[in-house]
Amino acid sequence: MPEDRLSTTLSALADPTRRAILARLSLGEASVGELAEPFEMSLPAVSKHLKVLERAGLISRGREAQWRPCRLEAAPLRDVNSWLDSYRGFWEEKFDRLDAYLQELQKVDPDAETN
Amino acid sequence: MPEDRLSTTLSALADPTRRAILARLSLGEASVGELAEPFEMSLPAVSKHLKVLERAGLISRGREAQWRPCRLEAAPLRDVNSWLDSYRGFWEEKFDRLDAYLQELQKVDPDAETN
DNA sequence: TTTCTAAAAAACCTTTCAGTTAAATAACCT
DNA sequence: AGGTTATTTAACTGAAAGGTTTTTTAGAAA
Repeated sequence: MPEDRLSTTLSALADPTRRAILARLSLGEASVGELAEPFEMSLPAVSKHLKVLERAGLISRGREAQWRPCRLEAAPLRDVNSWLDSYRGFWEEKFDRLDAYLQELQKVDPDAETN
Repeated sequence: MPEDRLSTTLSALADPTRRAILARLSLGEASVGELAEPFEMSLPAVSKHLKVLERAGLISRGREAQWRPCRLEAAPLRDVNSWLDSYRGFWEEKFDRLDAYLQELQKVDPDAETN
């Protein structure tokens, strides 16, 4: 199973704990212990989540004494965005149709739904 | 386990088969059989993938005789985009830094890497 | 050297996931 | 009714995910 990069990235992102970790890292580097602190799970569990994020390239790690500071990496997020971009037209069009529909409703019956 | 919506959406997207199905649907409605055709897996397997996409709200299904046409739904993709948006600044900044660095390299040694 | 702290690895368990084949539904077509 | 077509459901399997506790590793500090 040669799992493709985008799948690896998306499945890494499909976990609230991991997304919370990324959110924390968007504020700056942090050690494993610091990252684990807000969660009720064990430290090894957090360590595993970090490994998943690292395999996906979403974070990288340094070495500083006995700490291994983590930092957010931009590339995979940019890749998700590029993939998503090909659907942007689609959802914008949907939005436009909805908008037009609502405008049409107003024209036909200006007082409807105006509570 | 009250799985949150974004996690459900992302894990639905974290599969190449399911993304291929969405790509096909971005071209227009299709039946289960039509969607299954390009894949080497069994029809029930595709049916399961569709169920995952449906649970995530990424597709919806109609009824037309013995066919159940699927169509792409925009909302969850828009939601992923919104979430991603909060990181956009981050990766753009990274890109800018890289760009600045490359410009700096050129200034210092205009002939370097110009093969 | 011993001891403390930060983190990772190992071993294990339970649940979920992605696929299979075989059987059941449902709607159409004689 | 009986048969064909489209799709879902059921029952099963193997592998991966996400957690646990216990054991190692690695460096700092004594």
